[in-house]
Amino acid sequence: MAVERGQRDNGKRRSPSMADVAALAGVSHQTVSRVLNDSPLVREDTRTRVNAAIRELGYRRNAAARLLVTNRSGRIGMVSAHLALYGPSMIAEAVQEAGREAGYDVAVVGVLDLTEEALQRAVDRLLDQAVEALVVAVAHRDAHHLVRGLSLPIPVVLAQGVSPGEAMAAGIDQVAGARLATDHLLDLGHHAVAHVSGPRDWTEAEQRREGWRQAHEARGLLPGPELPGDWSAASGYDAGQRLAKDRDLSAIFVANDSMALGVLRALHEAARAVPNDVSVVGFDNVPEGGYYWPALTTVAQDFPELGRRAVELAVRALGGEDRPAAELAQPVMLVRGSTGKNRTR
Amino acid sequence: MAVERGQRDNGKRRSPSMADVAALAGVSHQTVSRVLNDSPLVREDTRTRVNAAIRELGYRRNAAARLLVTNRSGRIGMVSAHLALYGPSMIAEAVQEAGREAGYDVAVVGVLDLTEEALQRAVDRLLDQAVEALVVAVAHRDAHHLVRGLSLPIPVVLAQGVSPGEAMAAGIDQVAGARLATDHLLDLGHHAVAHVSGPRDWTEAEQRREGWRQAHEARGLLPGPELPGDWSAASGYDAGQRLAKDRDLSAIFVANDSMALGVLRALHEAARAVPNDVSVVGFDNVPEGGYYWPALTTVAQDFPELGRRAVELAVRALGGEDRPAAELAQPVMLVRGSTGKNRTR
DNA sequence: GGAAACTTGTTGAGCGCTCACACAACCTGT
DNA sequence: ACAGGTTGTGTGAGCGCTCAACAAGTTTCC
Repeated sequence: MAVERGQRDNGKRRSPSMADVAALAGVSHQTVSRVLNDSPLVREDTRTRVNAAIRELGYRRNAAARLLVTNRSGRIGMVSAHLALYGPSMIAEAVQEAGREAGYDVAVVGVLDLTEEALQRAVDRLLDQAVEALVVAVAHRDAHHLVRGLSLPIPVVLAQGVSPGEAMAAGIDQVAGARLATDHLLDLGHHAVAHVSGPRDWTEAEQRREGWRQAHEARGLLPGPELPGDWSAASGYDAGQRLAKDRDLSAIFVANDSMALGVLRALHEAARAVPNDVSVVGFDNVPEGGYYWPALTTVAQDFPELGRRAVELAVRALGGEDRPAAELAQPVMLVRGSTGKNRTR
Repeated sequence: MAVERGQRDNGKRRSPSMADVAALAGVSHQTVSRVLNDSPLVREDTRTRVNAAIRELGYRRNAAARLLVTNRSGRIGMVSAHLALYGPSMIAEAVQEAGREAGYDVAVVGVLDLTEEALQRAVDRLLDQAVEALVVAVAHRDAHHLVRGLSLPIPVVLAQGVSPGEAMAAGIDQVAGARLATDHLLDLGHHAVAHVSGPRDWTEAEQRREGWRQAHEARGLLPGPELPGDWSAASGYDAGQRLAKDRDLSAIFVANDSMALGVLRALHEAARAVPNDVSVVGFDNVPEGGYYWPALTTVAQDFPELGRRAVELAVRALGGEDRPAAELAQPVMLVRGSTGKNRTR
């Protein structure tokens, strides 16, 4: 009965409107609106009657009409890149969850290549969805300038590859994380740590590299060799094969867990035992890391917290605050089987 | 200049409307609308003038107003569960990409628990976004009935855990994939294959289990032991530890790659060599699988194809076709180092 | 007992767009 | 020369909602 009315009606299968509900409940459309918006200015039995009518008709408020007049969509847009990678996908999910908790819908749009126009297209799609604020989680070096240069009419929060103290930016301290990892290895007596890095044009890769460099510098040590990767296990494997040839090498800090898996594999094939001959540390703490052989020592990031801070910044900016800032979240070390004392001599 | 106008104006910072563009171009709002909708009924120089005005004002069409009258959002909704897992996340991305290619926006909403109300909430959120069709990629056993029982006013396409011949459903033939994997092992001379399965309430887990069973039955063989897992590497590890104790066991089909990693690890710890003592096959073809030790033999699914078929079904239903159907996509075997001939005697 | 409150309701305008239609200008063909 | 296209443009209604303004009905207080 209820459903049928909305669907058939007089052959027009128009879905019921507020007027229909009002008619059925014997009130005006405005009263229905008040019930829907939880206004206190409605008598209890009127409210009950209206709610009954709503249920009977299977009425659902037309969001477009509401948006048209209120101009508030309750939606936050998110631009993301490389959603197939662990970090970015975790961030996307975290922001979505944090948004929901704060009462916002989060619409995610992924960009494939990081040209200015691709970014512009993604932003356009989100603006068409009337998002009230934007969270941009793109760690590419150029993304910062590109985004800041867009001069959008809504608040924009950066959520990846940000620097300490930056306004309208939430992030996890990558430099600190990399120092944690490198210090862990140096503390174990290794004299130099090699580094398998991420792509040079990713801010986060650059920051992890910087942390690795700083850790050596702070102790007056010279960093070990650096090999570039592309986040994939395959690139880690390639790097690992080359590093395996250096018999002096006893410690490697790899910029993410996938590449670390490749390194482990290459070392294994080269009969270099981990951790006895070589210690390896990854970054990310993927769920599988504990079951690599040996279990991977790594750096864990608090993505949910990052999501919450990003959304909080957006909400604060929406509330009129001028360019609010947040502190970077701190990663933590997770020591497992792939690291041990230096035994090279 | 252009941007400033839209932002400041006369203190109201209202964004420019069609009327503003029309006034500036010296035409009626309807002509602007025609230009925007690529109507051929506009003289070339008028069109140019209007476009110039649009650019100058930084005008952007209000999607809500348009939606309000057209009642067509150009948006497809997608309900997804367990987006942290490889398969589901690949499907989500594939549907999104296929949707974009077909000219639709895809809005994804994840559900955490698979209660009827959680599903209802997710669907409600999507309906509020005025989606024209729904793609439901939830492999839970009950999801089918739940979704079919919702009686929604828009087409609903199932995209996971579907059966051959089912209408409004796209999928990858899980039974066939599991038979492929099991047959591969039986062909190598193993007399029985053990199975580490996914959760019993996941349709796909059940289907992979069924394929494994069928492969044995077709040869008149008795299947090996079955141990339940939960898709995680940890559960695979537990199962692997138990399976390692059975010295007669020479082949294991694991329902996904993550669990297979855990199995490999457990076998390794128990000094059971892979593939010499035991062969292992996974399912999914995660990018890291080639770098496990040994490289994991697995079954690969064509997710982009699945996405395309799901969207195609939705579009066909939207075009008036009554409950269109599509064939299941076929997975393919990927033989790597973790499987070899039976050498138990 | 009546003005001043509060409570509950109604009415009407208008958000920015598209659609159906009216109309004007300009071509044909007879 | 005039009916009958074709082409380009304008007019007005209305999608479903919220917001402002206002009209009753009900209570309160001196």
